Amino acid sequence: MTKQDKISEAVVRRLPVYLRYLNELSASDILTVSSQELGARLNLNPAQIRKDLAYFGDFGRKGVGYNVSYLIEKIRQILKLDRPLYVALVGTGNLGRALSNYNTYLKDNMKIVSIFDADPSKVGMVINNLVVQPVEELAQTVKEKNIAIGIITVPAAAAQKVADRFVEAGVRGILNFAPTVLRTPEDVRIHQTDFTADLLSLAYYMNFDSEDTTKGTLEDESLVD
Amino acid sequence: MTKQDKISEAVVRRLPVYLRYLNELSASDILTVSSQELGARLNLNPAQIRKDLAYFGDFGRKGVGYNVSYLIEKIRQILKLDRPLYVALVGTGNLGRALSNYNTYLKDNMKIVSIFDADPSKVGMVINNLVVQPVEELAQTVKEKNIAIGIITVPAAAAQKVADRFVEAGVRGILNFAPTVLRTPEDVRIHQTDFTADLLSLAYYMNFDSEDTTKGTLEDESLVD
DNA sequence: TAGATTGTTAATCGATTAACAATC
DNA sequence: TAGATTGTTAATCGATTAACAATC
Repeated sequence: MTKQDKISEAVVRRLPVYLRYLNELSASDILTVSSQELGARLNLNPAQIRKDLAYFGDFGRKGVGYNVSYLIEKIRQILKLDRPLYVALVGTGNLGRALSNYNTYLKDNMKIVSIFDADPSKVGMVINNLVVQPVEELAQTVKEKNIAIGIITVPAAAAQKVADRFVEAGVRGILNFAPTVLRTPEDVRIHQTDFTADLLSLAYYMNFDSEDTTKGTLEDESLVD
Repeated sequence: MTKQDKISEAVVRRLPVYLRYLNELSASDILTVSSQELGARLNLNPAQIRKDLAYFGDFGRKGVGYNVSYLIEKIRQILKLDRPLYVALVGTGNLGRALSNYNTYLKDNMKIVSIFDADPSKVGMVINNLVVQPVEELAQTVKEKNIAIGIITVPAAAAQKVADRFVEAGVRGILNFAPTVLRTPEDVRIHQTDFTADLLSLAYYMNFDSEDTTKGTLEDESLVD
């Protein structure tokens, strides 16, 4: 009973989280899992998990739960990870190198197949078995290698230009790590990994004992279970 | 007219984005900006921006807009970035090193003051003027240096243990880059930077032209038990 | 069977957007 | 003043949660 209405972004964002934990369960030879158990581990409401999955099909068995490996297979199909997906990365700083080595995507058929940098002194370097190419070659390589996704790990000031190159080259999605809001046509999907914002917004929730009430005694009390 | 009700997470998450762009405007000597202009640049609804800001005070002037430097000052106060905030980082892989060098926080009074690693061969290394310490020293250092926030850039398998150490040491917030859902007490705030999920969920939106209509019908049949 | 758990509808909760009086 | 834009209320939209019949 697949209902391909409009699946909300929030739902799609949770699917990889489910997938990741299901893979762990599978590695531990656990065959079946209930929405209750998934929710407990992932801090999610079990009803939400059932509803999320039900958008895509009847994957569970009443009274039993979900078959782990079957659900893995299904989520991989839904996310379109059951077929090769080629990725290009621009920016060979520490972050770019970190991502190049992240092999998580590999087992999901997602593969970084090209790395670029604007800095001539970086071109020719080998990272993760890939020779760094000049960014000028981006468009041609994207087309040749049928690259669908671009990752941007360049400084904020350079990010929009790189995004423009990706769009021009025909990429369908961009994962942007640069701390800036990119402007792109509607049909190119942008996911922003904004850890600067994550970190700064964390500060908001830090209540400093010293200025709130008396002094630091609060903390000692509230810490213990 | 500050109303300190309950500010939603979504609102708090947008404040650093505003701040970032306001800083850019300030650097370009732009003195005033309207919610209209902000929204156009940041892909947000102007009404939303006005509402977000109005939670914290009357920062704008009718008919004029917002004074850029005044708004910067106010947002920094709201986010509690107007005072020093000390951060510790665990994990000296490429990602950890990338973050150590990210100096964005510095100008916001946020400062990484200690770096740890569980691997003895990494201990003693100097990264960004900081000597890498053994993770066993975490609790003591956190207390000594009054560290409020922990950043985790270790492999997923090791992340929970590090989180436990941070919690035990009295940290108030954690930014977790490891692709796993951490379990912590309610009073410790967790922000998850989940770029694996960002990337995998991006795949969902890639519609492959070649299979769009007729070919894909297989999938609908192969569903139930 | 009896107990467990799904899939789904209805109820609730929360966040975004539209609209406009106030006013600079 | 006339035009512009805020702050805020009301309307809309969307997402989460509760509840339960169906059924394994």
